[in-house]
Amino acid sequence: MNTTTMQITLQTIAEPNRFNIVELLKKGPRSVNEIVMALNIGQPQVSRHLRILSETGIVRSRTKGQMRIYSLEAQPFQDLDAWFDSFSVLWEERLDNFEDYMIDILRKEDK
Amino acid sequence: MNTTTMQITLQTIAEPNRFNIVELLKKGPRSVNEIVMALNIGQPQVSRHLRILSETGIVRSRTKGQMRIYSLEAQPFQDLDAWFDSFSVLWEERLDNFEDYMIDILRKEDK
DNA sequence: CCTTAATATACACTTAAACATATATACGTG
DNA sequence: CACGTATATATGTTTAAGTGTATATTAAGG
Repeated sequence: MNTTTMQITLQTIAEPNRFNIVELLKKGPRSVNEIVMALNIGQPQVSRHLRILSETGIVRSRTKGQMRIYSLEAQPFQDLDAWFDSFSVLWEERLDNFEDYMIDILRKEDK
Repeated sequence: MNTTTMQITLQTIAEPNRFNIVELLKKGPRSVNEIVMALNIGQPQVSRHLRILSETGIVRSRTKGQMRIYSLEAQPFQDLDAWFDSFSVLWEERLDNFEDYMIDILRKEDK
């Protein structure tokens, strides 16, 4: 759950096509061909994106005959889920952060 | 909460320096100079990243004299938090997705 | 084995985006 | 209004990453 790993995960799934692959795989495992047909890019591109997703541990693949079935791994999403949870202070806190900041600035100016 | 907007938010905060800015601002509002000193990049770069963060609605700025104080907006993070919550099926579900998929495949082969 | 289907890799090309540097703007203060 | 501080913008350059096309690999079936 270190931030470097999370940052890499973030960068990886931020790419539009990989984002779409992730959204598709959320519904369940899919073969490469199924992914190709769902997206609007070529097969080599899909394979390449799957490799990147695989190398960062976001997906895994299992072999079923001549097909490879890709599915999402839980861990990276669990980490990101936890990270985004930590931002809940933004909408849960009553007091205005900006005011806090101003008070702090003024205090420093005083001395 | 449409996925296109979220995708843009994702892409925006995935960039390493902007990721760092976001992590810093999570602690509270900061002036541009404070951000420059916290990060290891030049002032023009910080201003540029802040502009991008601003244009995508991730931060807002308020003017305090000659300084501009940047702070995080809640909405984009709320959206992403909700999105990542939706992945909890990955670690909450008992049954193995792969097995499901296989059963489905076999069913199709039957007919 | 030979062929086909499914998937992966190699490579040249293009482009988006970050960076460094220089310069502009805006505001406060004497 | 002149000067310093804080921040923003403009521009040329570099580089990372996606794309398209061609080709390689792997497995199944006759």
